[in-house]
Parts: sequence; structure tokens; C-alpha cells
Amino acid sequence: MVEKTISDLRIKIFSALSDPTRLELLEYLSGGERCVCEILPAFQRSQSTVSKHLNILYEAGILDRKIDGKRTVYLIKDPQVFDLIRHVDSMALKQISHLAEAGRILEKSLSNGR
Amino acid sequence: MVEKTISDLRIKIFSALSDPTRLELLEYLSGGERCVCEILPAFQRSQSTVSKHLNILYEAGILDRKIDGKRTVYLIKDPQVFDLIRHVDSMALKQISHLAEAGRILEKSLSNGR
DNA sequence: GTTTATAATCGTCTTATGGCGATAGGTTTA
DNA sequence: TAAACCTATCGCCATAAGACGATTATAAAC
Repeated sequence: MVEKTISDLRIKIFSALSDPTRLELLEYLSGGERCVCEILPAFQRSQSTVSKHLNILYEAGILDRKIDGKRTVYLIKDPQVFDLIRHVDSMALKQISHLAEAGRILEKSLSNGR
Repeated sequence: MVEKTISDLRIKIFSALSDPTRLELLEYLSGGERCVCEILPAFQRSQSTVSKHLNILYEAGILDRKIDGKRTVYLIKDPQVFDLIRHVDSMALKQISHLAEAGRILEKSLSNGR
């Protein structure tokens, strides 16, 4: 299936990254290329499920794959994806630390007040 | 609802950006804060649908909102989100330009060959 | 206080997504 | 060529997500 617009692909990339299993797969593959038979034992998911997830990342252009005899090897195609994830993490951290700060302020006011 | 882990929030942010309507909303709000009554006519969606989308962006910590009398004003809370979107766009563009290049090569080889 | 305006929420429907086991297809091994 | 291996795909189910109209809640205006 060929992509037509940037918008479609953009959504496809964001969607691909909206699943915890797929983010774990990316992290796992950041250690280097792996065949499915290596990936499977590392994940508590059925073979069909893992295969589907890998394909979603492939279709989003995040992973590449090559066939090596009877196995399929998956690898990171665009390492930029890790910058993306770090970027989101920094946004998430910012929020959580704000929450934490609010929590400390609240805590302090409580312990002072009473 | 308070977030517990970075991972949850990370998924929430990616999911929030996985929808075309919500990306349009962000683009629209990049022009400055707007109340829902201003947003509605700009989108071909029902009031309830737009409200839900805005709330998803709010829950992800991307938008903020303030109540102004009988209206609710939404605004970008974390402008970093636009860096994120640009980043994804550059990944998408890279892929499409590779496709385009492949297309040109194919076209060339066809016109040469026959 | 009744009406109007604005926006969130509820209930419902339809479609999309994630999960699994079973099956199919292709490759190596015996 | 038969068997074993590896992985993609199919069919199914359960849950999530997006859309809408109707309802509810609150604020402003009359």
C-alpha cells in the first residue's frame, strides 16, 4: 500500500507509536537487528500478535525488514524515531514534575496549616 | 484523573496526536487561544465531537483551558508539541521523497528501456 | 425567574484495534 | 519428498475509539 499524503503518513507514524508493545519492540530493536524468532521469547505475546505489531511499525516506515532464509530480520529503519520518543518523554516528564511540585506545595501547606 | 507513570502519559500523548481532527485543532489553536464557539464553525464536526477531541488534548497535557463566563477558552499549553509534529513531518517527508526518487528512477528506466 | 447561549456529558451506533489460535506458505533439514 | 521450522495471514472475539443527537449544567441576558 503506497502512501498518498503527508497527513496520512503522519497519522500512521503517531498511531504506530501509540501502543506500549510497539514502543517496547522499538526499544528492544535499538540493540540491533533481530529476527522474529529472537523477539518472540522476549515478549509475552503470541506469534501472530508480535508479527502484526512489527508489520505496523514497518508500514509506518519506522522499521525495515529483510528476509534471511527462513527467518525475517527486523531493524530500525529511521533512528530519528528515538529522538521523537525522547521528545515526548520530556513533555511527559515536564507534566509529571509539575504535578510533583504541586504535590509538594500542597503537602507543605497542609503540614503548616495544621 | 492523575497520571501515574511516564509510560502511560507517553502513550496518551502519542494517541492524542494520532487523529487528523485533533491535529487540525492544534494547528487552528496555534493562531492563539479560542473559545469552543469560535472553534465549532471552523470544523465540520458536531459540538459533542469537537468537545471530546478538545478534552483528549487537554487530558494529554497538550492544551490548557480556562473558563470565561459562559464560554470555555482553549489554548496551547505546551508549544513543544509543534516541534514534535514537525519532527514527524520530517520523517514522513523523508519517506515520501525516497518514494518519489524511486518513482523517478523507475520512470527513467522505463523510458530508456522501451 | 424565564429564556438564551455555551459547552460538557450521556447513550447509542459503527468502525477500528489488539489479542489469540489456526492455517498457509516458503525455506531449510533430514 | 517429508519433516521441521519460521513467519505472515485469516477468522474470530472483546474492547476502544469516533461520530452523532439528546440531555444536562451553568452563566448571561432579558
